[in-house]
Amino acid sequence: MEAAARVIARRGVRGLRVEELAAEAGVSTALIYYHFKDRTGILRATLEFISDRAERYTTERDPGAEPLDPRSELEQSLLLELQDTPTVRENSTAWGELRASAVFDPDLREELARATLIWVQEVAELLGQVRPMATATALAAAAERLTALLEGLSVRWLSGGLPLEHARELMAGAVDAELARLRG
Amino acid sequence: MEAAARVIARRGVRGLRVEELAAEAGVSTALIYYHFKDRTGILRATLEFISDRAERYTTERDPGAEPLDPRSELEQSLLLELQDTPTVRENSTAWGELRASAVFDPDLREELARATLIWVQEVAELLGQVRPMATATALAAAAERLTALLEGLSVRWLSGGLPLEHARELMAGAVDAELARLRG
DNA sequence: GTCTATAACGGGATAGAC
DNA sequence: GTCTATCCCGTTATAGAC
Repeated sequence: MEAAARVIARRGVRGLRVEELAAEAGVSTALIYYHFKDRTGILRATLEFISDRAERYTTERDPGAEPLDPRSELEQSLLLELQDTPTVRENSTAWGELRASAVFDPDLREELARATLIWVQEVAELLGQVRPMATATALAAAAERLTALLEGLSVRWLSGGLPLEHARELMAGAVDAELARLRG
Repeated sequence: MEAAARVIARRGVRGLRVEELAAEAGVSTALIYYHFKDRTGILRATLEFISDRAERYTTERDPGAEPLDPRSELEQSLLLELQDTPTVRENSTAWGELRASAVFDPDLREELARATLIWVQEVAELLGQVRPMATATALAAAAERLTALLEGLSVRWLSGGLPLEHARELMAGAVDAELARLRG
């Protein structure tokens, strides 16, 4: 699965060659088919893998650090996805690709919806800790907007049209705007 | 170009078969290559085409209607892209595909950046008509967020994870939030 | 479970006539 | 400018041995 994430991040879902994946993983193509049945099977499994991995690195705080206030934790959690480190870039690229592929491949939609829901709920949860008085509906809407915006900014960054630092500023600004809106 | 937009919207950039495009346009594959050189040439031209077409349908108001106030015009212009009509769906799908492809195909980036800039400036302009006192920087940032959010919502809609009506509500809510923020 | 080898096919691109 | 015909390569997927 790590090899799959790497190859998709490097070539895209469109450019994924089972042979290249096999080489990256150090096995034969036949073995890939043995385990995943077909190309779509690979994609589905990869989607699950990166979704789990993203959840881990946005949730886990390293044990030495002092705990953050809710507001910073929210901002951190979103800005973590806009970083130029191998893992994050890999995850963002692959996520964007799988999202885009789902437009034409219904087989990916269920898994994608599941992963998206988890993410939105996690963000709504964090928003609720900053604005305890807000209604669940308002929190959910804000979370949907923030995560959708993050996806939008992410593709722009990865497609070379938006410098990372600027993307981060825009994201932080949106958090401001949404929190102000939730204050009433 | 109309045929290209249709085929990309139906199959995606990855699913675009030159033969299918030729059939859709009612010509031979050789003729496509004669005019566009290669596959990438087709994509570049299509990107320009849908960007022009989108600009037309978001800008032109039909002559019979009375003029809208700035606020409604802004909202309209953004919500026009979240509609389930053949042309809009075609444009949104193709736009998303080309954006996603640009992550791995540098040949598309220049054209994409150009088209994005025009769009962002148009939205910033509309925002400026609602909030004449806002700085150019603040208007630009809000426009970038709103357009990036629209792209994000659009893919979620097209990939089946977000009902159109809900996407429209979220978009309208973001316009609210940004305008409130620009008020100070 | 894992490999080598290969079948089978799709589709990008071009030659050359008109 | 436009066509028909075709080359040829890359890719998915499987057969069958170990």
